[in-house]
Amino acid sequence: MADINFSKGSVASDSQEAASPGPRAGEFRWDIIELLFFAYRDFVGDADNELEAFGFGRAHHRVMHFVYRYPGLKVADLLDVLRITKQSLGRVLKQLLDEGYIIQKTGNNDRRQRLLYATPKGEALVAKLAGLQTDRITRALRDINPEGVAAISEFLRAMIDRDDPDKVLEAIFGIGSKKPRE
Amino acid sequence: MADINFSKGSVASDSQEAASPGPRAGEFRWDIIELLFFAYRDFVGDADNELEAFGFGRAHHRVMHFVYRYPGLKVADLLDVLRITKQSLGRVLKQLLDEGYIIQKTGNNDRRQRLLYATPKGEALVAKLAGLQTDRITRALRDINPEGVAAISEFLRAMIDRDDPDKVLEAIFGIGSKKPRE
DNA sequence: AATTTATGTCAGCCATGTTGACATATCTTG
DNA sequence: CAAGATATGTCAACATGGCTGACATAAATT
Repeated sequence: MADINFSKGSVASDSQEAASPGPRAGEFRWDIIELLFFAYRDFVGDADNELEAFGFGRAHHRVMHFVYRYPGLKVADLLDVLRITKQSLGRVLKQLLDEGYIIQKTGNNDRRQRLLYATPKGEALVAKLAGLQTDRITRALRDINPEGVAAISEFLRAMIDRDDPDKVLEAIFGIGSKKPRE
Repeated sequence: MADINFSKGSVASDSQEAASPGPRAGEFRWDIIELLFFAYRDFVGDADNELEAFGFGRAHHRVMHFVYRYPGLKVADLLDVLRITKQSLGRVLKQLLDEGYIIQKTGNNDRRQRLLYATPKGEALVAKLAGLQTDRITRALRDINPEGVAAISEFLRAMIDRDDPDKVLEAIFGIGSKKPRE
């Protein structure tokens, strides 16, 4: 039979309860925690498979995606969004530039800036990957009514940290505030 | 001003439309795609911060989580769930065993098997991390009604590949089928 | 003119994934 | 029982994509 024991109803995590500042016994959202794990795993898996054919990895996808979606994004913005170091970004960005998926344009106001744009080649890649992911999402939403879809969107938004949002998040959340320095 | 150009309504990805087998112009779920990215980033970020204090990484968390949740999980099951190689698993599993977060018991029926169990120390770690993530989830669900929560759960389930589910997914989806060989 | 900012780059380290080869113990089967 | 299959562990090498630290350049700001 199953050698998995599911009887974890009343969690036995009383052992070191002293160091447990948050939740009381038993009310963990194991369901959502695990669903998020598997859903995200398969969601990004769609793109991962395709990317192999291009010799790219997830890092390239993330860069391409946001450059395509927010044309003219500055390098600094991209660093905020991806939350990686410029050295890490530099590595993949260089490849995408060299291979003609992205082009840089010098900023008009500030000529130190390198504004990033997807080339047609880059757009095609993003569209292909977004197509796969959209297919999965569309399938998953098929039997869910508009109120349900709204709840899903609301939930995902509420899962995101709102303190110190980057430019892309400001766009997504439509934050008009956030001192427009520059 | 904003140097992000949002005018991506009518996507200009017509360039290499020949190689676009999937979706027609314009109907990508950019909203959900990006919300999933940011939501998951911040969701796992909770755990990542805590893990540093233990000298562990995400890989350790994933192993601990599933071992705790499904006591007596076999190594082979874990490999199915995590979809990594046994060498990768071996590295983190060895540390967790050495440091007393997990113990192994020899299988009763099959003495080749190593059944995995979280020790109290391991349970405490999992509980701490799950507490953080549960807090975030609870916050995000706060203003959503039961129908909405059901839709969210349904959506996440539908995002997961159902072909060839591993033991944990069988548990989650309550699949009674799947020939119980062994 | 001096300083700060935006970007790029070199060098090396770490975590975590991969493949391939092989060892051991144990179960299953002819 | 002997042979083969299975479950696990381990060694070695390599790839990806994070990281830190140091430093260079050009352009903006003060």
